[in-house]
Amino acid sequence: MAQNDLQMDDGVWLYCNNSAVRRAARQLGQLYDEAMGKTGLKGTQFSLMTQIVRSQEPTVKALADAMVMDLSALGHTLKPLIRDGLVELIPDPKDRRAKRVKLTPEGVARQKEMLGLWQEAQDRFDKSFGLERAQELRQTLAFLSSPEFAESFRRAEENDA
Amino acid sequence: MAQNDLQMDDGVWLYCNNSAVRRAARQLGQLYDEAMGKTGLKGTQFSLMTQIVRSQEPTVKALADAMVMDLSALGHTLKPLIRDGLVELIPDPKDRRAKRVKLTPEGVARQKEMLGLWQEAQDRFDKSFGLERAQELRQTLAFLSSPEFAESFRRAEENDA
DNA sequence: TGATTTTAGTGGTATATGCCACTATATGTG
DNA sequence: CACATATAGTGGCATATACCACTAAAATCA
Repeated sequence: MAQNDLQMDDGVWLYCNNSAVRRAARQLGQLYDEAMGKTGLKGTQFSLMTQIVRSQEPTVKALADAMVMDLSALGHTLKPLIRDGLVELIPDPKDRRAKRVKLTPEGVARQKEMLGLWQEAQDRFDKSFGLERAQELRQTLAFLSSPEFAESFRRAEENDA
Repeated sequence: MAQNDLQMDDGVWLYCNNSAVRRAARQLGQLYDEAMGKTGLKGTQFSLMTQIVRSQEPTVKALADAMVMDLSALGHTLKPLIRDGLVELIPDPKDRRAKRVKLTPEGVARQKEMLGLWQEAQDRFDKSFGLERAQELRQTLAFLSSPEFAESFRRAEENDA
């Protein structure tokens, strides 16, 4: 019976993995943005800047791969940050097609400033959700984000019956 | 040591729950959109239309709540579907502020058409990820999407130390 | 080396999504 | 009933994100 109810009691259709992830993403987005609030930057921007810091001056392409994001989507997403002087693109001398993404000093400062706020949000998440469960969840989500999973999904036979 | 590595081996920063969910959402979005491809509609639109079908002519507000989506965001998201004649808004006679969301006959047809494609994607997901794991995951994500979790997150004390 | 193919970015266009300001309508209060 | 407040939607603006077409530059191959 449990597998049959495509409709849940509260009337929300919970059966689609894609939809479920997006709903959760919307909620977390609001929660984390709230936590970042005063800084004028969004949670997504913090994550992006943090990934930039951790990668050693990645190319736009490498950064897009790390973020599991479309190359051109990343380009668009970077624009506001570049406009506001937090990020800069530096042509790679070895490969003149490529550009390296880097935080400006201002960007570094802002990222550090946000780190504390992020940590608070993270702590509240762990407290509400459970630390171990959170670690497990992130691992699961990382798997869903991996090229291996995408590969596996695309290869999967549709031989239902 | 495990708690200390904010940077993973492959250089992707995996510590942020928010970022992890979004990465997964991007990947699943691509996978499900791919599956919907030929229909000209996105996975998000399918999910939205399906939720509309399952709710009994919900108001825009009720639908927004079900989708864990901002009211105005939902309004924007509905526009292309209304423009293309798949969805219509019908003023509620009892409460003249409210509007009821409904699929047009064309919308119903398209939703049914997509249902098969969605099921294939769903099956491939289950096969790649594991059926039980998938059910568990959806439950977890539903919890993260719940007002209870949001409440709990917002209330959580930031007394780290 | 010259032609072909692949890779990196950019710009256009479209959907997804949020916040804020504003309008209309309903609700509650004195 | 008149006024204050709360609720439902809309429209503007901004970011998030994708696909496609196009340019430039590197890599491959004949």
